[in-house]
Amino acid sequence: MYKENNLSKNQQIIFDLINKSSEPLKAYTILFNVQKKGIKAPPQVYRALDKLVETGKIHKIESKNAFVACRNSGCEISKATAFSICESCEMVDEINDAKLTKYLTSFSDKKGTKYKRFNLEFFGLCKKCK
Amino acid sequence: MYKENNLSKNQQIIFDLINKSSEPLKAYTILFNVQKKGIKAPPQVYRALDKLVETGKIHKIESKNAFVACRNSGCEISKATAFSICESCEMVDEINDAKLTKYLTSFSDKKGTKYKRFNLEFFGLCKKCK
DNA sequence: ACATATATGTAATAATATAACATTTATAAG
DNA sequence: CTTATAAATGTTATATTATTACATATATGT
Repeated sequence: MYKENNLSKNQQIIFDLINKSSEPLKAYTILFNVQKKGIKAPPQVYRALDKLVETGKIHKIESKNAFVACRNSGCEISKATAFSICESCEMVDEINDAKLTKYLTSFSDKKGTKYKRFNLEFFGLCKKCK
Repeated sequence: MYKENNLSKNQQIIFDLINKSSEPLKAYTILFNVQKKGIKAPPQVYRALDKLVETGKIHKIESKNAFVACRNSGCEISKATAFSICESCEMVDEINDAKLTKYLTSFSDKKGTKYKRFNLEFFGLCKKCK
């Protein structure tokens, strides 16, 4: 018998919180929100976040030090991520565009090197803020 | 009369250090290295870094919280940045590829939104580490 | 039921970044 | 030149983000 749900207790609690959120959550915001569930210290949060990132359930928005749930069913272990970030309301949307992914994974630099893994962050105004 | 060199004293000291470095420098590494020049406290470093980023003289590598000098003479005020980052030796190279920039600045998401500003970080192995 | 890997709990601390406020220096306009 | 204004600096304190280290517990495979 094998597990259907491969998330541990803390991982599940933290994933649920991020997954319900409409905006990226920061580690200490997460901590404050899960203390009632018994997760009391930063390492517990960071370990769960690390694992969730590693398995592609969530992504880190590097420019904001914040985390969003993966909205792209295709990237179980995600190496190729793209996001649009509103400079006004801070909203973040994951971009799932096969052509873009293909273009970037097949991109080759001046030395002829190709890259399987990338992170792309677009900045602009979302529809609401325009 | 107008200034040839538009950098202030602290900005110049910090830019010179970053510009000479073969690898990305972190804010506190910079701080330790400029203390002998009279820059003693974090805010002095962060303010200079902010200004240098704003004017495109340096870029922040978001995934590393570190800074590199701009190697792209074209981006005085840089909004469209791309880097290759070696996962082994941590080396970072700025990518200056007109076609890539054009592709990304003309990219339009599912809602039809285009983005003038972006930051792209590629991860892989550099030639030395392969 | 044993070995091993994975996850948890906890305290302390390291690393990264900003707030607030006083002062000084540069720049532009009268 | 001198006055107003913006930009930069110096300094102390503190906020925010992240990791180390170590003890314990739970899950997984043989």
